[in-house]
Amino acid sequence: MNEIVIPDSIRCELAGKGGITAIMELLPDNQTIENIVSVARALSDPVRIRVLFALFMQPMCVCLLVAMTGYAYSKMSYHLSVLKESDLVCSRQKGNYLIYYPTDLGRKVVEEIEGW
Amino acid sequence: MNEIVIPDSIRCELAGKGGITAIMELLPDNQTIENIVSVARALSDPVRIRVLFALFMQPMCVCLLVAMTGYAYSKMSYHLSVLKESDLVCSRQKGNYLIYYPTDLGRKVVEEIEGW
DNA sequence: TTGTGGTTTCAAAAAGATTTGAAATAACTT
DNA sequence: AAGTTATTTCAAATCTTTTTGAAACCACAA
Repeated sequence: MNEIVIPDSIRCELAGKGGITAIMELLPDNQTIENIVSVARALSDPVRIRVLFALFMQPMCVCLLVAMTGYAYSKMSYHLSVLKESDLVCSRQKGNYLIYYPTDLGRKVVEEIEGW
Repeated sequence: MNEIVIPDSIRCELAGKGGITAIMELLPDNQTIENIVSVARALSDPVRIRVLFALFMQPMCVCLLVAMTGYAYSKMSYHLSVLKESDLVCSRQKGNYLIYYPTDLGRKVVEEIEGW
């Protein structure tokens, strides 16, 4: 792989870093990449961003989220499941209600993405 | 909106924070949400995560990225355009080559998502 | 100016995500 | 047990993103 033609400046810099092989070895492993992608996917919808920020401020049952946003229950439930599968939120039962709240990761992520 | 039935604990906590209206007013505005979503979408594909991390370690021309990953040029080009549109990478021309490298935002994001 | 190599653009096909409303669950109340 | 309320699940329809290969574009060299 080192015999391809590229600009000298890059060939130099690359050599100083151990070549393309060294770069490839330093890339995150597949499991790490899948985790990042799963969280990023969960964040890539405005509905879910709003829900995540709202839960960050205040744990809520689904009916409150539904009242707040005007979305159908099934829609809200779908988006909550996406957030849950990527470990950004979790839920506890309170009588008849399911109360959703952010995980530690969810809180960390909310604080980070505010600065994007 | 305050006459819906929710668990007492939540009604209390919520009242202490100014009610649902106060929460809604503290949500990020639409522009901020669109920015977050755009960056998150760019991060929500394993190809682009690998490319972003590689460029973080070393600016590269497209041909090097293609050699490194084994993807077709058109595919790489598509993914680079997604990263570029969300302002995570940019490029400069070097003779015949286009050299891609992360923006400030791109570098910041790489450092953050390593911890996800 | 013609050719060559690096890169992007395009359109069609394939794959994946979201929305919808209806039906199913699950926990409580009577 | 039967009814009520909160929530999830399901399947179909719709919408968006990704992949593919071919063609176009652009900078440089002969």
